[in-house]
Parts: sequence; C-alpha cells; structure tokens
Amino acid sequence: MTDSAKTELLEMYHRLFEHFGPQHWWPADGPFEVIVGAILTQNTAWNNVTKAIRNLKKAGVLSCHAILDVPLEKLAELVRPSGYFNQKAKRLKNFCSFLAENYGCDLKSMFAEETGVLRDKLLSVKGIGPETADSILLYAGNLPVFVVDTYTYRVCSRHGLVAEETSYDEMQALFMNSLDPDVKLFKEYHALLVMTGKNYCRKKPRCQECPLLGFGEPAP
DNA sequence: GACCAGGCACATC
DNA sequence: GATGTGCATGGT
Repeated sequence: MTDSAKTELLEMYHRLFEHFGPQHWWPADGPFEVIVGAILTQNTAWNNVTKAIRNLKKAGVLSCHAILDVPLEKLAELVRPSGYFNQKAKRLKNFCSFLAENYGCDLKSMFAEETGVLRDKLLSVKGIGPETADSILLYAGNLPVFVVDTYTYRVCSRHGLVAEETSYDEMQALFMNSLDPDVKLFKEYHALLVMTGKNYCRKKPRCQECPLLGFGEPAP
C-alpha cells in the first residue's frame, strides 16, 4: 500500500463527510434487526426492506426463535416487499439455524468469536456472501471490518483508484490497509460511499459527465 | 414500460 | 476460474 493511496482515501473521506455530513448508519433497531436488514437488502432498494421489516415486526417475527418457528411460506409472505422473497425467507432461516445451533440464538456469544473465524463461518451459511457477512460484522457486531459494495466499486473506479475488475477482497484490503481499524470511520465511510455512488452511472462507471462532488480526478 | 436497487448461489463451459 | 442466469418487488 503506497502512502499516496492512503492519503487519497483519507482525503476522499473528509471531502465526502464535509459534503454529505454524518449518515447515522445502519438504520435499525438493534443488532438482530441489522442482520435481517443485511439479508433483505441484497440487490434491493432499502425502501422495500423497511416494508418487509415492518411486516416482520407487526407479526412478532423479528427474533431468532420466531423466525425459526414461523412456517417458511408465512415468512416469505412477510418479506415479500423486499423482493426475492422465497430466497430471502430461506436465507433468514439459514442464518437463524446457524445462530441457534452454534450460539444458542445469542448474538453476544456469536460476536465473541475471533473476527476472522466468525467471518468464515458466516460465509459458510447459504445466502450470506462477503458483503452481507461484512455488514453483519461491522454494523451489528461493531467489529472493524470494511464493507465493500456495488457503490464502492462505482465510486473508486470512477475516480481511477482501482481497476473495474478488482475483486471484493482486493477492494476491502485497499481500505483496510489504508485506514486505521476504526469502527466509526468504517461505518461512516461505507455509508458515504453509498450516498456518493447513487450519483454515478451504473453502466458507465468512468462516465465523464457524472458529478465529482469536488474530490479526486476523473479517470483519464 | 424500461430501468434500477446497499447480492448470492448455482450451472455450464 | 470465468461467465451467465434466476431470483422479484416497488420507486422513478
């Protein structure tokens, strides 16, 4: 990791923070709700997720035990507004089975695991990939793990910080090797990148017409 | 009506 | 290992 990359990432953070201000992420009521949201928001607008979570709350199905007890079809119906509802109902049950079998449905004991070990275990749950696992670790577990998502790619490639074909792990390493392992910073930075990424084209990450918001230089 | 949204698993080559 | 495809609702 070069010093210039470190400086650049820190500078980008400060400019984004000045522009957008604090984002107060993750919007959820407690760590279990964060995890449910992390699964439900996969490739889905957050607005739809809030509807699904509201349904779960109203039905009293927002706990490990309740999700395990409710029939799959009923669970799918409750999370319908978040899209991919059949898959996501299974994924919620997969995670809760994992939590029940390994930690007696207790998030505190789950997060007591060594971070790297827990990450691998989460990744072994069907329906939890790198971004979902890292969102769980950072936003539910308050562990210093940087979350990479589609917007991280979009913004970083827009600004010529990485090649478009950069892998998730490489992208994550770029941030984690450049920044202090600061949970607050990691949360804020990820949230700010999402805000920024929404202003950039999806199909043309290096589009010259996208706003630069006063930082960095566009890729040549 | 087309396009997009805070991914992931699985099939196939 | 890379590439393609299914999953699905709701907002713009």
